[in-house]
Amino acid sequence: MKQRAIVWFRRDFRLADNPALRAAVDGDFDGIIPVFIHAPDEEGDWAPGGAQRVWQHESLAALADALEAIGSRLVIRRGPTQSTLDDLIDESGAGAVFWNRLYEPGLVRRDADIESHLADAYPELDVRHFQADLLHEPWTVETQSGKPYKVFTPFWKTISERSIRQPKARPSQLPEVWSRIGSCDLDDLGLRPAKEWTAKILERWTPGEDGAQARLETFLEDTVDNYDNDRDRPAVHGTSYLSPHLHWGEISPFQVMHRAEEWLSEQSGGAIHEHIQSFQSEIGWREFSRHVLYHFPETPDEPLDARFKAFPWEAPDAAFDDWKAGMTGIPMVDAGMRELYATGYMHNRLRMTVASFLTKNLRIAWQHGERWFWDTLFDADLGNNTLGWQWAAGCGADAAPFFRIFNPARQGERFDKNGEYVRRWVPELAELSNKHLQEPWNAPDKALEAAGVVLGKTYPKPVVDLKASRREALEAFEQVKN
DNA sequence: TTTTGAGTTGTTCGA
DNA sequence: GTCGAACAACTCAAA
Repeated sequence: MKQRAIVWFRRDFRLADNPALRAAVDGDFDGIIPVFIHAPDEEGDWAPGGAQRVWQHESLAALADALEAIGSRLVIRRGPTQSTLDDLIDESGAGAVFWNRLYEPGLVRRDADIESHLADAYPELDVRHFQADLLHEPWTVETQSGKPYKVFTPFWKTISERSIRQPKARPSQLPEVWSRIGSCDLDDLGLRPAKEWTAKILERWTPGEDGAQARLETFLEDTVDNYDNDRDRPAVHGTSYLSPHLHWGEISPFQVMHRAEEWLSEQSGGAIHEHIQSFQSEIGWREFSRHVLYHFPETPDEPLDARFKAFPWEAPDAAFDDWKAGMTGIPMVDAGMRELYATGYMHNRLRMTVASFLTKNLRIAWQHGERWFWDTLFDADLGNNTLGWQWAAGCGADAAPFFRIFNPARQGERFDKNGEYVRRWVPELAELSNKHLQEPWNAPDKALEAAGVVLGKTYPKPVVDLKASRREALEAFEQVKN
């Protein structure tokens, strides 16, 4: 007798290149039940933050639409996951449960518990899970001495030499879901707060599988040919903007890598090859972040370099609030922080700049910044966020040497030459000339007056002296060096 | 086991 | 204005 299969969607909100779904389709079941189970508390301290949830809502809605378009239906339930799966199995008489693997420490534990529970409770059940979110799973990559990699370059070199599978076909039709299998309403999950900024945030983005595919095509057609240069310029749309799509699994790294290769093979000319390679290595960083997180599961909370546990951090104070609000009086920092709060996104160049400023100039522990990013970024991702903050603080894998302290004004001069980005997000300085825009505290009174700027009134004075705080950070690092 | 080369993204200073 | 060196050693990964 044919049986039904449950496909448990978790963070793989796509129909194409979805191995769990593909296995159900190929398995000749007479029913396939796609289900999403809402159980954020099972992710512990690192349940999706506010901005992530907005995206999650939209992405689930897109997935539900896509399933309906091919004859199926997304079943939405509330957790706990274990009992919910039990209920679904009992209600449907399912003989199989399939899902795609994830690699965050909390989810690895949770999924292992579920798997062993299902094996105990339903000995006949066909339980399978698949590789879908990573090109190379963390336990398949190790150094010659059998240890996890801590340096990106050799890690990427090793996995780049391996082949990756072809993306799996998108099902063109799915069996109808038995009407007796009930679902709750997506709106009842409370993922999308009824706030004005939700709509504003979503202006620039199209969550969902179709949006992800379109984004990749736009990037390849319009942007990648100057990726190496433009990706560092925050005023320019020089990056792929794929991060939230990848985070929610609306597109897989297999699809991205193959499409990039395919696109490259259609081009002529030499330089484009370099740009594509740079782009692909960013996918490599995504792999690396999960590799490090999997092998060092404490790193969202603890520095990988244990010496930094003794670092003399300052307690988060009023300056921390200024940082969050984009009111530090340092134009580049404020521009980045305001972009983040207004749009749920921040250009990578600014992520580094504001992280360096928080950890080195304000000397506030990276965990505080990490938590703020977690709640405000659309694309907040435990692996990337952890790696990024520890890198900036100098305590993580492949971390910047501690003396590499960004000067936000220099960053502005280098990467926002015309001040376009700063003027966009810090309009109260818009009338200042480029010469003074990045360091208004050094501008002559005359220039400030002409631009209508009154420091301390229309725009804050700097919360910290860049030069002195840089020196103090270097001294503080001396203390933990050995 | 020992050695060797190298390590995402910077800034400042002085010639 | 441009350029190279100094900034500090340490750890990683492979030979």
